[in-house]
Amino acid sequence: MALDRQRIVAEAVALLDAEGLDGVTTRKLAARLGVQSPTLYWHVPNKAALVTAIADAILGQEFGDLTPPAPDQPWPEWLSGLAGRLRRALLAHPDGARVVSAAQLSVTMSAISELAMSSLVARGVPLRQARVIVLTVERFTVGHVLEEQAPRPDVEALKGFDLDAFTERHPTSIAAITDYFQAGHTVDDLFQDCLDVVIAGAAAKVG
Amino acid sequence: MALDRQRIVAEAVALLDAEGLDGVTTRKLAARLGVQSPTLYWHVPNKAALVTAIADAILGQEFGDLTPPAPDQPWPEWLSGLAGRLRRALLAHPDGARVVSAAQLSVTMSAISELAMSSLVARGVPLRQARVIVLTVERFTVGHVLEEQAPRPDVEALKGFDLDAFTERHPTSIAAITDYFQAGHTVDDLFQDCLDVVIAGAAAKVG
DNA sequence: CGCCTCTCTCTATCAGTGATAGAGGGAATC
DNA sequence: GATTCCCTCTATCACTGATAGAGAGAGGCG
Repeated sequence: MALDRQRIVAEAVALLDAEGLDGVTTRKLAARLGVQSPTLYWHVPNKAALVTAIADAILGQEFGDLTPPAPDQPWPEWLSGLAGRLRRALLAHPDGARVVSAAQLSVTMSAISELAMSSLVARGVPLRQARVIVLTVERFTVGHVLEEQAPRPDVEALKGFDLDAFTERHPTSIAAITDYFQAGHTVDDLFQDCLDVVIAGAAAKVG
Repeated sequence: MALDRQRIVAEAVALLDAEGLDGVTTRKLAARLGVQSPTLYWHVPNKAALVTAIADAILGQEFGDLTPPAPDQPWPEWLSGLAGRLRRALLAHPDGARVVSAAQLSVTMSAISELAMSSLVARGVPLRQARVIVLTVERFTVGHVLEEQAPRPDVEALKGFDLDAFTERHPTSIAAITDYFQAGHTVDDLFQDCLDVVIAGAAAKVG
């Protein structure tokens, strides 16, 4: 099978899935493709470009079809769904949020922003507000998933960790977490609850 | 001068300021401290712990004094100020947002969350909502500054970049950016505008 | 005093990283 | 048949985080 940029990126995503972002090295990637690592540099200028390409591939999987809101759908609802899909895209691969946040000028991300801003403008939202709202939603979503995908602290770091002392110092945080999950809520609910705050703010600012 | 953890971290922050996160290597750091690199490993278990310590130092510089809202200050206003200070802390050093987002369990960040949640609860905000609101504000802020500090795409990546084609494909985005800055607004204004959306949503959800 | 232990720093080294220089094979073109 | 261009190779570079293990020096203690 011929080696080309597309096959490299596809295999890079597979490697990301298998080993996470830190496992995506030029050597491992080359080995999977049955090739020596310098060969990759003929197709891809450097690793940063590879990461950007991976980010685009990840986003492309979820946003292959970019559709504006249906005529009868309110924009806050549509925008909320868009953010949900963005989160799903990021969660679909290990370190997805890190990959996308490390990407330099992802064309797919740009397309998402453009569609979102123009859709809001088409609904009568002033241009400036449309931009502010879309950026807010996007950056919140990436920030949120980044935290969701943060690695559990390793055992070394937990060695000197005193849970009782932490609970004593952070009673409200601990109570809030306990309360939230005891009520049967999931991490998906938490994202949705946070997103609802942002969307409510957007609707309030416009309306 | 004796070498101890505190001095290592202080010098690591100085190195971060000089060369960015990618420039913070154990060898460069050791050289600055007049020591060989393995020596650092007697004081710090590994690099991840070092990064976490740097994050705490960065946050500690801005949040040395953690004060709850004044009795007459509405919580949305106070929370907005807190987010502004968080942003200032992150912007005060190159890659500040990357450092903090890479940190594993920063005690300063935990303290900020605890203070914020408990302050909201003290104002009558239900525990569950207080957590949702604080997490939303924090994650938005980190996500936002992460984007603000993203490196300008290198020349290599811009070689095949066609600005005209981009403008054609993303008319709304380009118009929005042009419009925003032509109106005399700055990146600080943009953050504040976005933050206002989040805070407005928080106030709306509670009120 | 002599010894010993504990703290800290050292040298030497490992496996692995992104990246470049430059040789060369093989197919297409002149 | 010669040449050119595309693509992959070998060899190597400078550098990374990390570990093993030697040893210097200070302090306590018989």
